Amino acid sequence: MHEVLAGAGLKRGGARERVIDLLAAQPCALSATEIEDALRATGRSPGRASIYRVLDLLVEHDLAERVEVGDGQARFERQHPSGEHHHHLVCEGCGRLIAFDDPGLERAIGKLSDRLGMRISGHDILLRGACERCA
Amino acid sequence: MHEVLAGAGLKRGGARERVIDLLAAQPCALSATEIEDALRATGRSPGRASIYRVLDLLVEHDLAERVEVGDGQARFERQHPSGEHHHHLVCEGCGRLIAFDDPGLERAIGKLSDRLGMRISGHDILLRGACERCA
DNA sequence: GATGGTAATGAGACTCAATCCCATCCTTGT
DNA sequence: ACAAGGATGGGATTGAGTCTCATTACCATC
Repeated sequence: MHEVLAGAGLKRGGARERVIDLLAAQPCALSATEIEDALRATGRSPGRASIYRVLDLLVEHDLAERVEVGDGQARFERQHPSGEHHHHLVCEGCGRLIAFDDPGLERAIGKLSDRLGMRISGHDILLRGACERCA
Repeated sequence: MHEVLAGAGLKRGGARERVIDLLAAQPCALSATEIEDALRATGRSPGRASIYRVLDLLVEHDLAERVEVGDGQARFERQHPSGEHHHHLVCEGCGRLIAFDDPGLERAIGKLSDRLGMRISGHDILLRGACERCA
């Protein structure tokens, strides 16, 4: 990830480094606050402003994806370079986020895009339900 | 809409009356703040707390739908009694919300629900793109 | 039409994620 | 090593949404 940013003419910096490394090691999306807490626990949390700056930067360069669950705070997740993306299911019982992908859904959106005759540049899909633990 | 709430054993009240009437007259989703401003312009805005209470109540009774566009504020839209629901496309140019529905998409989600083997109780879909004006 | 139990309302304090500002520090090309 | 400009951090600020609680309005009942 660092290389992509360097290629865009950006300088390195400790805050960016730490946020990126943390995000790269996560199995699932983290909120800015969770990132701040996790980094504070290591002893060196960047300023809040830097965290948000880094996250915006990553989203801009398609290195991370913003996931909004409707609880009033944005979560961020590493975006895999392969380009394939996935969506999330929020468990209404425990709040857990579960990732999934579905070609059928993507196909349906492709067709829909044609039908509407509008250029669609992206889509967010969020399912609500019960995870196996809570069902 | 009033009848449904009355049937649920709720009493009437001026605040509810005004929020419901405003929402029923809207072509598109409004945020709580927009509702407050619009009502204040008429000279009698309910308290903020009442507005949020009424909106929650409407959503609970399926009389309104919460739409989140990712700008950090929820919007609310009258839900038609027929039960059919629609989704939204946000224009990245002007921010306009455009409603659409698509059976293919609903079908894809139904199949997906089967494949995942989880009970899915709802879904939010948001497309991003350019509206005809902005394209 | 008066009464009382209960829901509805409103004002404002409060929470908390996110943004803004700006002085200072650090990276990088030369 | 140096300077220019991007990166950083702390702290103040914003703004949507929540909470509390005293007061008011609704309505079934008498």
